[in-house]
Amino acid sequence: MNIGDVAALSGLPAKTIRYYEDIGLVKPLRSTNGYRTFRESDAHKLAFLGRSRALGFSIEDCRNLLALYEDEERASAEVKDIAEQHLERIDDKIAELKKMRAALAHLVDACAGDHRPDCPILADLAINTTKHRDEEQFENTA
Amino acid sequence: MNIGDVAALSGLPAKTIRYYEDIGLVKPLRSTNGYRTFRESDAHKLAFLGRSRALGFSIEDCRNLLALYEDEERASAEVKDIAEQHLERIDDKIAELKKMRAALAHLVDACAGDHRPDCPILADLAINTTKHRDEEQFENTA
DNA sequence: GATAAGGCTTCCCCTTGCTGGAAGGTCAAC
DNA sequence: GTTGACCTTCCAGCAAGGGGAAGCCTTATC
Repeated sequence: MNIGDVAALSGLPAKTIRYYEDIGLVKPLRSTNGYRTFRESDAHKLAFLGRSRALGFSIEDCRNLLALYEDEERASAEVKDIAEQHLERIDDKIAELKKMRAALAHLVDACAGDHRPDCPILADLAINTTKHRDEEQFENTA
Repeated sequence: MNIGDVAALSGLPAKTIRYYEDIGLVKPLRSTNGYRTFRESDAHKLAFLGRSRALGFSIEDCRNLLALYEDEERASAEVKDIAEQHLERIDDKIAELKKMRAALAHLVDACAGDHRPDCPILADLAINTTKHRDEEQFENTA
């Protein structure tokens, strides 16, 4: 099948599929007119990649997972290891976002959000900065 | 002061500060030897930017926040609006990561992680392809 | 004065994972 | 024979900088 067919099947944009070929994740055949020709196995791989990416795995993780997927002799421990590391990265990211969220939510709550200029959000972002004290300062040339 | 000094003060790498000048966030002077010369106000802006970025605001958000910060006539509502939109994006991201996390944790738990090749993680990643191929299974597993 | 260390400059490429567009070849239909 | 939908390649670019080269500038020490 052509790239449009496999794009529809896998749910991936054609551009993405070409990119995946570029970086060696899939290796479709070529027909005489130069068009890529995808086998069933290619379609499976692409769907596999789509699912892996949807779980947030990096391209390199996907490459490794795909290799394990195709290796009938793999040890499930190898797969689990990749997944656990990814899980950890996700947890780190969630923790970081939650910290941001907490700080930001606090500021948003404190801000009146009206026509007046007083704003605790800006005040917090400006902590340690002496406001506009330097406006009249002469140039400190080196 | 030179870029190294303001880098130490603001906690931002010199590279980042040059980049911020490139995109017009700060406009340091130049001394005769070609070195950038930062005023107090530049240092304040950079610290402001560092804190805004630490809260996850995009560069464009930062640009707008900085403009509001310098505008004595601003309405706090404008600031709050930017912050609230950002809060929403953070929440979306957290929700997405949590969904990933849940799916992944479930798979990791199900995987023995031993020397055997049987792996529920790979099985799941391959599910859409196999489903499409042989089993037209009902995926309505609640 | 010479030299070495460190700071500063610009320049361009690299990253991640694609996405868009231009310029053009191919194919099926009318 | 001419649309129009596909397909091809290559080039550019996004966020938000990071790395490192090649080359000035400054300061300290001998």
